[in-house]
Amino acid sequence: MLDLYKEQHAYLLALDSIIFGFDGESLKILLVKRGVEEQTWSLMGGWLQPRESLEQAAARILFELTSLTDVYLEQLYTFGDPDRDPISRTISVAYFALVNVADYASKISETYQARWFSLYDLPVLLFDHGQMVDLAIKRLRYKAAQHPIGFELLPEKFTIPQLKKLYDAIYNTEFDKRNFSRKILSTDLLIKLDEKQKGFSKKGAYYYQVDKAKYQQQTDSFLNFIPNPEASL
Amino acid sequence: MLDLYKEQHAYLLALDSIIFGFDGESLKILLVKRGVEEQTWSLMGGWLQPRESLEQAAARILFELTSLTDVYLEQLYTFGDPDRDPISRTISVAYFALVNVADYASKISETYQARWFSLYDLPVLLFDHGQMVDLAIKRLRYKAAQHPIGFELLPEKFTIPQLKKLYDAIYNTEFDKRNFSRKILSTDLLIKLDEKQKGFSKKGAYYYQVDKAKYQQQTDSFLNFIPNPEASL
DNA sequence: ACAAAAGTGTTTTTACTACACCCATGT
DNA sequence: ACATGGGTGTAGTAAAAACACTTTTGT
Repeated sequence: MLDLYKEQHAYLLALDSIIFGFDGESLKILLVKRGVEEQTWSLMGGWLQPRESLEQAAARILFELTSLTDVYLEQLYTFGDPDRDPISRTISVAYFALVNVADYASKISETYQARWFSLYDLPVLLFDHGQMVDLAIKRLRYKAAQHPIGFELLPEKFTIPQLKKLYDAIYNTEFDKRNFSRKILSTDLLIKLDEKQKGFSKKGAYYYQVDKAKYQQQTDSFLNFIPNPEASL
Repeated sequence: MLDLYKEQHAYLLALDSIIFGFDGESLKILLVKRGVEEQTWSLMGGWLQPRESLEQAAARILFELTSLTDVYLEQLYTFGDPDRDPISRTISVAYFALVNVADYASKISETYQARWFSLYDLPVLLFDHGQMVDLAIKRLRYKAAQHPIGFELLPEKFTIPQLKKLYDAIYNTEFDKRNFSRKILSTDLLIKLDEKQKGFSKKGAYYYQVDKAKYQQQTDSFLNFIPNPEASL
């Protein structure tokens, strides 16, 4: 190794994930009680292993807790204040994840004490995890506004009223159902099924599912998206 | 230190900055030839020191090259693929910076071989720095679309036509000057000065400056949507 | 028959786009 | 007096917001 590299300090590298879930009524975050401070709630986290990419590590750690794969995961921000972790200097790359609470429920690991918390009733969190959560909420709002990312939080089949409730929860507001459904359907990303939801309302709402191909395409093109500049300057 | 921490691997932590500048005509990126591979152009970068925050480190490294302080700096993304740096595994936190080329010119460090490159004529870059640049351009476009961030790239006093040229350069397009100035002025962030620019055009364009107080306020509220937590910490 | 939620259409308001002429000044 | 870039206004169009009634079905 070159000298240039040899003299440098090395740092512990952690990954912490803000795991969002939606239970049909409100937005939740999954927190755990872990090793260091058994008293304090914290984000699910773990250490980077030598041959992993950051994203692989975040996915692995999420899997350890939830046994879920193919979860929506996005890098949020990297936190590195010298004293953020009082035990040892650690750089933490925060990710946020969107999971479907129903999928999760069956698979939760018993190794961890984990619980869903409402966004509006969060406990005090370890280290700077509170900041991470605040930032994740902002990012989720930001992202969901431009992009139909919300599907990630719902089951495969869902109804428009369910989707509206999710968006209501994300933005802590109440959308007009007529405008909402017009807008969502205008993306042309939803496929209407013949089946109706039973049990919840008398009339029953039609189920929809995401057109995966189109959704994938939109996700990709979103990454290249150059906002029509005149429109949003 | 707790055992839990002791067994963990540690990693080298680098910071790399995409430094944008505007010379009145086109958008540029500042690149250097540095240590490891003297042949290859790369982003300006350096190592995290033990008592620095990430942002402090990025600012310090930027200062080493440009002698500029109070530069707009925003964390972009963290790159950590196991083989991104073939010499030794290194995690790199990328920042992007907006500097005013005129300020810079006088202060450039001779320690580095540095040169401004047009966005449309970039050389092959070291490691994954090309990816970092691509992402930075997207972020800049994205951000500038919603937010008058462009001011950061101009001198204190600037004219509307100058600002339009900057936005033309960012989006590689040509805005309609009537719509552009209406939109910019509607933000109510610009203060018109009595002075006119001389020498460039016959009529001369009025100088404007940013209303710092309002700009600060807007920046703060804008950060409710954008990944730049430092401001909200 | 009625309660509860689902579904749909129209009007108003607002924001964006496109476009053309006069102005001030240096040569 | 003319050439160069600076500055402004208006009409047409498209998107967003506001708003209320009818439909379905389980009880």
